[in-house]
Amino acid sequence: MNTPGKNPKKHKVTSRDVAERAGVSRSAVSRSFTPGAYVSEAIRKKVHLAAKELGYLPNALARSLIGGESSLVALIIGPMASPHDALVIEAVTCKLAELGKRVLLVPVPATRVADDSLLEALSYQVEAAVVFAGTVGPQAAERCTRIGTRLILFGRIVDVPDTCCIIYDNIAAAQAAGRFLLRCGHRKIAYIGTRHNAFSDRERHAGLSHVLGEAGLEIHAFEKGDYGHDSGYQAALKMLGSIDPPDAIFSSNDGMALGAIDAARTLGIRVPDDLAVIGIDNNPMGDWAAFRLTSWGIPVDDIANVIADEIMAKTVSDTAAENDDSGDSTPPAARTIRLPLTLTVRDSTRRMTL
Amino acid sequence: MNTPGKNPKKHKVTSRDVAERAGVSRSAVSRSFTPGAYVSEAIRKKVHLAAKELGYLPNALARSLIGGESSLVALIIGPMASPHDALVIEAVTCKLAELGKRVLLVPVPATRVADDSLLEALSYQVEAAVVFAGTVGPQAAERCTRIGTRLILFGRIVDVPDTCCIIYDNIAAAQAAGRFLLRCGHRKIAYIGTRHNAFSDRERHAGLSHVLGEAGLEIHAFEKGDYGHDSGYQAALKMLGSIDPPDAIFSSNDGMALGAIDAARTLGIRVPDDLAVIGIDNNPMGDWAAFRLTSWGIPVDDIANVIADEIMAKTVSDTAAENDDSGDSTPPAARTIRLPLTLTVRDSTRRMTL
DNA sequence: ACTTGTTGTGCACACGAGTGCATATTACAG
DNA sequence: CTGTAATATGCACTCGTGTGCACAACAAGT
Repeated sequence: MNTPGKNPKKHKVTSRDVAERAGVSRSAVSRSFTPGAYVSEAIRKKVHLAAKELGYLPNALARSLIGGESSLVALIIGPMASPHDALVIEAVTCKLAELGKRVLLVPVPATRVADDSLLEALSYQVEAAVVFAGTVGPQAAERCTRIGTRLILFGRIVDVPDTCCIIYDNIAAAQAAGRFLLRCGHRKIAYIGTRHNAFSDRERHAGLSHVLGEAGLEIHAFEKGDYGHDSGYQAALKMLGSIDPPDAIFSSNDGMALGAIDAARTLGIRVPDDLAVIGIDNNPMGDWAAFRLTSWGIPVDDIANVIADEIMAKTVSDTAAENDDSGDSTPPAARTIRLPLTLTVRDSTRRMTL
Repeated sequence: MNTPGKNPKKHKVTSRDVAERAGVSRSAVSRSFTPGAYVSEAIRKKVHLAAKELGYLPNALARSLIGGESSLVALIIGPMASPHDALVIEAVTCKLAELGKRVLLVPVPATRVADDSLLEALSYQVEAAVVFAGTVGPQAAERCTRIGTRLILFGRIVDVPDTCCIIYDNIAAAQAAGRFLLRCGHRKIAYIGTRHNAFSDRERHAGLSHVLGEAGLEIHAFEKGDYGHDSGYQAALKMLGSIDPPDAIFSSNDGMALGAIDAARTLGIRVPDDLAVIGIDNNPMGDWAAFRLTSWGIPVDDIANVIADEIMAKTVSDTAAENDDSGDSTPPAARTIRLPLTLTVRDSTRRMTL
């Protein structure tokens, strides 16, 4: 109707188009879409009508250019994210969506160094970045701090100011798992860790080792996997096929624990009678009839909430810092949040012998 | 060194800062970071040095504002994405990263209507959107077309020009699955579908029904789930507990098929002797020792490649359309790509009786 | 030495939207 | 009817970057 001859094929409709159609200035259009702005109800209605007719959609990129608020949060994920990671990512994404944030998904390449991925995210002006995979160097982390982008590490540690590290309370969980297995009567307790030399993994290993040491024992066998089912399967096959097989396996995550159960199944070893298995994550799969895995974990929604709180806290401290310009009142130090894990006992461990 | 008194705390370093530091104009900086641009090697080096010292990172948002290329691709995902979807999303993300694209992850709310999520993505100037969950209305789809954003639907159909629908070859797979089960000697073949009335599901139901009809049979039992393990478990429990239980179950996806196997396990029903189970997706979990699920599927990398090809094809046709302005030479119609599935026979079905 | 040509650099505008400030418009009181 | 206040609107600048165009600098040719 407006320009009948010229078919508006590829032309993106901008606020200028809406202004023209509504017979007002571009400013009025902008104000009509800004909640607290100064516009008469009449114009606002006219503008909204015109916008609807033209199919106008504000350009979020341009908006964030001026306002400085991109509403973007980067999630740095690994190419081999475990099924549990997928659940956490999903939960975080939904939570952030509720809070009006958008998620930029950035994979870390096979090099397992997240620094480049992080910079890539930074170029998109993300307000925060959550690292689920790969290692991040101090200089890259510090860069985030300087720009004011909140950096959150999940399951790994970097000691840089204004960085938040969220990890499971690995030591406590590993110790408790060890004591639990000891109370069940096990003495030959094996551990399946990861070959990526991850921080969490070292803590879990140390925790288990410590508790066994108190009982005059040590870790009976030690294999490394890659968090996947198959690697747990292979590790357990190797252990169980040895001359002196373990009678309990503590696995660094559920995926490998399920693999261990499957390995026992393949070898005809009964779980939990001949072999106990404990995992970490409390993945839904552990509840399946085929496994009934005893596991330490925390609901993914709780994890998502903690992460989301940390992201939003950043925004708050940002505005707070704008309000009081009293220098560096509280230099936000590196903070470590340890998530407490609870034990869900199922059928992959036998009842405690009192 | 430049402004010693003023600590550059929150100040984001822009191309202007780099220009000042290197003693050149801002244009020179921009050109130094543009591959084909017209700069002397001397200046380029000076600029890159200054940029490195200052930690300059080009603002991708501002860049896409002028260039029109945001390099963003939206993935619209459901809150209850199946583990298989997670694998596909991961594969697509990695593939797109290789191709220089960034992924915006947008969840569809519980309403299961993806239109709003789609618009949200559109406001971020995404070059393409891939819908994995929820329904998308024709008007929202057409809107994508008008802006020039490629819309790709996975596992669902919308008949709008310039839209690409990628679906499994459900009918062929369901028919082949039916014939396979018949040849194995089964006559009481049940189907577990989904209660979301999904397009794929209807095709699978129809395909199975057709083949059984040819043999003078019909679907022995029909239950609906939500793609999750537990819903398959419940559905199978109900079927297997009935007066006339099925001797084979064809499930609309692997997750529910695994649930069915677990249900049989709980009831003490032997698989495959007393019950055959076939799934769709050929999820890695199906290969685990606990299940050994026979399943129809296609490698996730193949899926990712098809999706990525479709996205990149859009970019090509875009530039092509710029080259020849000969009107609407080839109006890109709605296209449907049917991915062929292949059967992986494992131990959840018995050997064919010749 | 003057012209012609080549190469590199900077000015100024563009993208799309938000917002301070000045002004046009209206309402109201005196 | 006039002066003042209050309210609504538009102009013009801003964000950070890419790029066409004009021009400067310099090399080479006659």
